[in-house]
Order: sequence, then C-alpha cells, then structure tokens
Amino acid sequence: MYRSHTCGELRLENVNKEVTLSGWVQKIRNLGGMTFIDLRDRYGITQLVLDVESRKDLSDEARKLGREYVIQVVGKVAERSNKNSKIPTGEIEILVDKFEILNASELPPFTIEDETDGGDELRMKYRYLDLRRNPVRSNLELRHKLGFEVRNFLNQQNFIETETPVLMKSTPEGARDFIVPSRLNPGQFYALPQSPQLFKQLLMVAGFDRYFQIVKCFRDEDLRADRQPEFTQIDCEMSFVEQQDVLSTFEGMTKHLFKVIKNIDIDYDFPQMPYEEAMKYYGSDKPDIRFDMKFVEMKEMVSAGFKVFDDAEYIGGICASGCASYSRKDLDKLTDFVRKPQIGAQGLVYVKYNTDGTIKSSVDKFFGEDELKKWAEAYGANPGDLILILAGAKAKTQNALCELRLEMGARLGLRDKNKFAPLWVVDFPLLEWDDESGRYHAMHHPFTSPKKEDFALLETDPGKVRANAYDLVINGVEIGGGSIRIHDDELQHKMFQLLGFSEEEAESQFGFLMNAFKYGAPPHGGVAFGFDRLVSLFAGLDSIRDVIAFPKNNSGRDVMNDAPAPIAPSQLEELNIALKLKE
RNA sequence: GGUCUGGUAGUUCAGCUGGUUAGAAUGCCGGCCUGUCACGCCGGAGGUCGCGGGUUCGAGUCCCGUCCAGACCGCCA
Repeated sequence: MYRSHTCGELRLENVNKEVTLSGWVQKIRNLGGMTFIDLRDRYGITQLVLDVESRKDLSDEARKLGREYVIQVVGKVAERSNKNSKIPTGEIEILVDKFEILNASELPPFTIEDETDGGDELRMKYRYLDLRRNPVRSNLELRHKLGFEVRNFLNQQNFIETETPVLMKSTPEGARDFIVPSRLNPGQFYALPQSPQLFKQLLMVAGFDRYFQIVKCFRDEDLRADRQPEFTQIDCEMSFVEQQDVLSTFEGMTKHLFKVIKNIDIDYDFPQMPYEEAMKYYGSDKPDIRFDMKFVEMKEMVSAGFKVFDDAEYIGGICASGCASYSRKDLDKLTDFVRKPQIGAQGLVYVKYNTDGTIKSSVDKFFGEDELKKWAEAYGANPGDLILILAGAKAKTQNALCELRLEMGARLGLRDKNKFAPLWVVDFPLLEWDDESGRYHAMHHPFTSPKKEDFALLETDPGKVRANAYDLVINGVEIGGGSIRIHDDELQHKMFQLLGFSEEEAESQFGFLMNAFKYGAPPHGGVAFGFDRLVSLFAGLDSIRDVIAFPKNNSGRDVMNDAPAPIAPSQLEELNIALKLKE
C-alpha cells in the first residue's frame, strides 16, 4: 500500500493514528536537531518531522532528499506545538518512523510554488512540473467542474451528448482547415472540423431534438492570448425552437454555472442588445457593459470651422467622469495610446469640464465656450469630467473609440474581474461585404437564417438583411454564438447563390446537407460556447493558455514535445506526398 | 504578411551618455542551528550578455541581419 491518506486530509481527530503517506518533497527545513519536510500531493501539504535525538538514522538519511523527490513515509499523526493556520493540515504533523525514496528528482528548473520564479516559456517546456503548482492545477480543476456541470445541466434538460467525426471534409468557407492526408485515398485529404456544425444539423434532421457535445475544434489561423489552434467548444443544437427558446435555455445554463461554480445569483434576464445599438454606443459587437460610458455622436452637433471635424465622416466621444484633473502629460499619453498603429486614430480632442464650472479644451481656437457647454450637456457631463473625442472614417473611428473606452474603463477601475455583466447581442447582419473578394460573406456562417421581415431585402439590398443570429458576451468577451438555421433546401440554395457559389460548388460541398433537408428537416437552431474562454473568465484570467493542460505557444508550437515536426521520408512515401518547400 | 516589446548566472531581473574584474534577489552546494513553516546565520560555486556581421582604441550598451518569446493588427464563416 502506497498511502492510507492523502497529504490534504489529516486533522486533529486523526492524532495518534498510524498513517502512510506518499508525495513530493516540497521543502526541507533542517534546523540541526530537527528536520521538517513539507510533503505535497494534489490534495495539500502535510508536515513531516524528524527528530535527531530519537532517530538519528532518519535525520541523516533525510540529508539525501532534494526538492521534488517522491517519497513514502510511515508515521504517527501528532498535534503540533506550533500550529500553522495557513494550511488545512496545519494543526497536525507526522512523526516519521520510516521513509523510502520512491524516485529521486533532478533539480527542477523553476520553483514549484504558487508564485513561481519561472517564466512562461520554461513553464511550458516543463509543463508537467508547472501543472504541480496550485494555481495551474486549480484552473484545470475549475475546468473539470465547469464541464461536469455543463453535462449535468444539459442532461437534465434532455440533451444527448453525441460524438461527431474528427476526420471530415474540407470546405473553403470560414477559417483555414487543418489537413490530414488519406493513405487509402492517394491525393485526397480529410480536414479537422472547425466546428461540428453540419453534423449537428444532420442530427436534428435525424430527430435527435436536443444535442450537445463538449468537443475539440480546429482552426489553422494565427494565435492570440484567447485563441489556440485547437480549442474546446460546448456545441449545442435544438429542434422546434425559435431564437428566444435557445436564448432562454442557455441563459439558464449560464446562470446555473455561475450559481454552482461561483455561488453568484444572477436574478435578472440577460439584456438583449441589437448589433446596431452595440456598434452605435460601444463601437463593438462585444461590448463590456460592466460600465456605461456610451459613445455620443457629435457630427450633427458641431459647428463648422475645425477642418478635422469638417472633413470627418464620424465624430464621437466618451465622457470619463472625474478625469478633468488629467494633466497635459496624461492627455499626451492618451493621445499616444490612440495613435498606436493597432488603434490608428490620428489624434485626440479633449474637453475638460473643470470643477469650478469653466471649460477648457484642445479646440478652444475653433469653438466658443457656449458650444463646448452644449457638448458637455449632450454627454451629461458634470463638473470634474473629461470628454474625449475622436473623428475620422466611421468604422475605424468607432473601433478606436471602443479601445479608448476600454482603456478609460480600466483606468477608472470599472473592469472588476469579480463582477460579471452578461449580454446577448442579437440581430446581427446576415452578410458582410468583402472588398478583397468582391462578394458577400456570411457574417456568422452560411447556414444562418435571415429574419422573415427582411426576406424582401435579400433581392434588393442583401447587406441590410438581419439574421437570426446571436452572441453571448460577458465582460466584453465573446463567450458563445449561434443562430436559428436554415432548414429549407430552397432557401439554403439561395443563400449559397448570394454568397457567390455556383450551383455545382454548392452541390459538391454541401449537397448532402441540402439533400437531407428534403427529408423532413425540423426547424432548428443552436449555439456554441468557447469552453476555454468560459473557464478563463470564471478563473479571472486574460489568457486561455492557463486553463489548457498542454497549450501551444504563439507560433502554434508545443514547446514541450516540439510539435509540429518533419516526418520520415517513408511516411511521406506511403502518403503519396512529395514536399516542395518555398524559399 | 505587418507593428511593438523583450532575450544578461539554474531562475526572475538591474546594468544610465560605449570605458578597469558584469551585479541583486532567489535557487543550488558546504558549515552551524531542536519548533520551523518565505526558518535563521556564515561561507562558496555559478556568465558564449540569443546568434552572425559591422562601427570604434574599446560594444552587454550603437548600427545591420537573423533566431526565439510575448502582445497586438491583418486573419479567425
């Protein structure tokens, strides 16, 4: 028997009990006549004591131990004379009778502590050591709990978890596919799924009614802190539902998760904001509504005379309360912030509404105090507030203003990680124009249904058609998205036509779906949640890497096993593949 | 494909306008220590300053190239 107890469970009531523990040596404190060893496993830390007077042999033997050695000890539980209130086992310790080294350890390249001295790269290279640390392990425990509760909730709601193929067909729509060569079919390739979209729709045709799957998805695009090439989705689909049915069901799931995981009661309906409104007031389709600071449009309001404003397609700003005291230096810094190439504003106009009621702005030369007062009124500004204004091309300026709003929100401490503000963004456009290819693209995906009341626009002004599509946004993070699908083969055909597919292309790529629609496809819709993002949101992290056991780095590499890597010529031969690498 | 930031001891970092032997903390090794739990005290070892080239009497420091890492833009239906 390796252990009778874990390192996290012994308490005062176990005193005098003979126990066997196994674990890793966290820390050795040798006081000369007495040696303390912290023994660690997944469940906690238990202190071992060796007394030189009673057992000199053991104390000498303990000199051989090093950090992260795996040992087994037998001893008696004793009450500590000096208790440690910081750990659950702090009232007891083990008087060691014997111990055995089960496995020695080389010196770890970084400390296995909550506040490790290791940098990200090292931690990833030795991820199995990093995973021994409490913060990383508890993130994965949280992930486990969330997944478990998702299954629990959806099971109670009659959802069936069904696996769908990982080897499927490549389709040119959407993200780049990861490709897998087929040995049995020379010159042909599988693709890894970007999502099980088509299969879950076919399950609806099959009458499965309520499906879900916690499933790996793959997209061969560049990485970000919140984007990995393989990631996990909570993928769901329901039949005989309208949009509100889907929203209600998954609002329920979200509330359930907040309740059981974080003990947070959300006792209100999530707000639903049309896409257009989100863009108008927040410049983003995923607004962070933990704080207000809505955009104010000013194009109609300003008088002529200031060339930047006169030439601008869009003028808009935000009101940062209490920031009128910003110095010239602070404002210069903000100007630098919005002029960063990633944000791309040309400059920043400010209006200080001073606490003494006077107004000072960077455009005093062009606008009188009366006009500035009028602006302040439009913003609902109070004395002490600072108005920040950007002007230029509409989409770009709104985007820059969105970044500025988030920055000011952060500076004012309005983006508290322990506060959660869920929001449904609804009524997304069905299509968006792509200049590069000179055609419309599906904003969500080509299986999304247009709103009935916008059907007529499909012929006349496709860009104006709204879709039955929705996103769940929490704290400015897109947690999930979905739509009511097309379940009619004619409408689906028309959709492909709008997207510039020829009849043949549509048929060869998606014919099986449209064919299925001919055999009694029920109305259906669904949603997919980014599971990694959900976990990182619950964990209060900005990056999804620390909620993934073995993540890829910025270049899509696994720095621990050094994937991806070349394969043997014989493997290529077998796959009928000849490499021709570009310079 | 692009922009920005970084790469110096095992590790995390400092090293100013170029100037003698490149520092700190932590970790590691040795010694002392019977109630520690960030143990304490004393001593010690430890460096291809990412790599290549250039400027200079002299480069960790300046310039060019390159590799690696991170954040972001493009991309991500």
